[in-house]
Amino acid sequence: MTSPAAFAATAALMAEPPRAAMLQALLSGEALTAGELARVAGIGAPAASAHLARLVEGGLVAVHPQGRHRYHRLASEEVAAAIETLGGLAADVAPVARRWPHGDAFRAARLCYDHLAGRLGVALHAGLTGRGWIAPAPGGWAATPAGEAGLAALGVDLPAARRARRFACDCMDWSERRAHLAGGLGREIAACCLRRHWVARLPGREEGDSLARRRLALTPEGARRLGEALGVAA
Amino acid sequence: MTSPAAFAATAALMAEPPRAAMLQALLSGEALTAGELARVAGIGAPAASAHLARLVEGGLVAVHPQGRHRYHRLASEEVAAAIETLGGLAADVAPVARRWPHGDAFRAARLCYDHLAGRLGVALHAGLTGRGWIAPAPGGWAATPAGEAGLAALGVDLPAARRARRFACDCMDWSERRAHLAGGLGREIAACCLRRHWVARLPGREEGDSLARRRLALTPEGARRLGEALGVAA
DNA sequence: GCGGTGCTTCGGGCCCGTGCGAAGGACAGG
DNA sequence: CCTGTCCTTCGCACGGGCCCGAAGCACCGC
Repeated sequence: MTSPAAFAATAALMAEPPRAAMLQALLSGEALTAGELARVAGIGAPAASAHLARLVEGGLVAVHPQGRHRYHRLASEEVAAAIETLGGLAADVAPVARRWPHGDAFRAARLCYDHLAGRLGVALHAGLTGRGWIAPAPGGWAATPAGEAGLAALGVDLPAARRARRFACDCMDWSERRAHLAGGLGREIAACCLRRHWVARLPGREEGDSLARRRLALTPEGARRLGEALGVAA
Repeated sequence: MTSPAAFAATAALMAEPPRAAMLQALLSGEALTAGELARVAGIGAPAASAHLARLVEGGLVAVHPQGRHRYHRLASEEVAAAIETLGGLAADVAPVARRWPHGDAFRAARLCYDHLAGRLGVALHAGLTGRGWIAPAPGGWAATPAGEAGLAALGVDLPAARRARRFACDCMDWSERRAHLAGGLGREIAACCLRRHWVARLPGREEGDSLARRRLALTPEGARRLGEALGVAA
């Protein structure tokens, strides 16, 4: 926990509609250019540049210059978790009319930064813990021998997962009020599911819809494989 | 999830140091008067009144007038969870010098609004799920028959837990990066532990220390009982 | 090289929100 | 009642933050 001043400073970074729109767009896990983010936020390039500078300065966003583009991503999964949680709270307290129309499709399966969320993400978490594939460890979770074997058989890149700053930890799922899996393992499981077409990105309603790119759907093949391995129901 | 505008509006409620200090103080679960909160925030009564009005209007704080005092509490456990998560993020990104000096004692056991958090809260969550006392259910967790028996034997008031808006759901523990238990059950377990002196409130370093009242310690008796029943280690 | 594009920095105007002091209700106790 | 306390509303001034237009860099492709 921090001093009220530091807490307020971090909250202030999310407290302006343009910055909020940018952060929500970055929750898709994609790296977006300053120009794209300016368009998402509905402001001019100078204003967007200033906002992004503050987000980077505040440690919420990381920037990767590439030629004449500057790609921006969320700085960490902690940032993504905080945005998700705050978004869920805002959905609770906000008048109904101001809610996003994504509702149910969004609750079923979506990306949360770089890992799976929604009912699918929660079911995966329950399957991994219920079958003893992961076990409590300081600072999060560790893979058990059974888990290493099972995950490798699914095609999950465990060495890559281990290279992450954190192997596996929880992340609050705002729509289910339950934890789903984040960390290196969460990222590699999501990557594996996308690579093997067990989940597919849903085509988003275009333009200004900063959340559309996060929507996912479980494919029949994915339902079969994940159901067999981890008891995940469609 | 919500529109960027609603998201930003909620974040803005936390984005001023006085309001942040008030919210952090309310995270102890206590109901505080407007005057006490003004002192915590270090501002005058008029300013505090205006801030509290906005927090109430925004749905983050609930007010209970009693005589000439007005008692304020956090409006819900979702609010507490969002504050905790954001506080953890701020601790990550803030320069070390600005961190609160609570450190380790705070990580071992503390209150999060009305339920147990820290290593103790996470261990309880692991024990409840690991022994099959709670099982996944839509929107959170439900008690299994074994769990009902075990919890009743410990002295947890299950009927009271059921009367809550949500029986049991996860809440992110920022220090452990794992879920602990919130909802009616989380509240009643904490109440039971305090009532039976299995955990004790630690005397806080006084004054201006809005977090001190949240610190807890597991008593020897508590370590024995919770260890036997749920495998919670001291 | 030279234009075109992407992004940033500078300058200036504007609005919102904050803070205090003073005054005005509401409540408890003598 | 009338006093003291708690809290709120009002009025006003200050300051920080946001936004845009114009200009200045940096980089790619021809």
